[in-house]
Amino acid sequence: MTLRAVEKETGISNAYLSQLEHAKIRTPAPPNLFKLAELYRVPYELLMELAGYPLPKKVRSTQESLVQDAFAARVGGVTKEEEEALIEYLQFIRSRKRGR
Amino acid sequence: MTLRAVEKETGISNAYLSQLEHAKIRTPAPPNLFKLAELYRVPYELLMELAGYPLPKKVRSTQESLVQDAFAARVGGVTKEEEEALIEYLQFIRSRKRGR
DNA sequence: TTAGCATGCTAAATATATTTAGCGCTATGC
DNA sequence: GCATAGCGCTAAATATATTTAGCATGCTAA
Repeated sequence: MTLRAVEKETGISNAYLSQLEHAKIRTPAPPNLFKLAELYRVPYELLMELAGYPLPKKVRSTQESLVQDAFAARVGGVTKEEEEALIEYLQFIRSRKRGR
Repeated sequence: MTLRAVEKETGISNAYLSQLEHAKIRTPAPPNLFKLAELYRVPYELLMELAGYPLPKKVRSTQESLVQDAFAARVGGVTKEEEEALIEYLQFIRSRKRGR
């Protein structure tokens, strides 16, 4: 999605989104994290945790498990083998990007 | 507790706490809400909700039930009769304060 | 009575998130 | 080829949370 498309969906300015992508912003406000979480179908709690906000005890868990949850929510359960393959493919994609 | 005592416990400046008490601050940052929630033994989620932050679905509930939880967490379960008595006593305290 | 100290408070300074305005680039249609 | 529109990006402006500094009041001890 283009920055302006995300802007239209979330109401967050494209300038802000660009700074977000370049880590110019340390702790985005929770409402922004919420909108982006919904748009990208990533758990809101994960973004809150990554931003460094305290989480209610009821949803607290390790960051790893949250990342797994995020992944699982998008692609469903994954076997070890599938995971290996996915990582390999990821590396492929990245190397291709660098190589050009 | 005095403002400076809370400052010592939470690390939040007394000036800020004073402004908080007078509603000069609309949305305190989550870390501050967390520290105050712990100090006063009030559910962090309640403060987040009252501040207008989105809550993870897992802890979302009506504001009333959160208030009840907060109360229950401090005094334990309460019968109808006890509740009546408590409300009456609350009114007594308030009237006494006004009357002086 | 007065000195000292803790208290609540506020104005100003600071930090940082977020928006506005606008630049340079690329692609696409005429 | 050239105009146009959309793109990512950044500097500056704005908003607002938070801290610093310090003032005025009231209480307590000598």
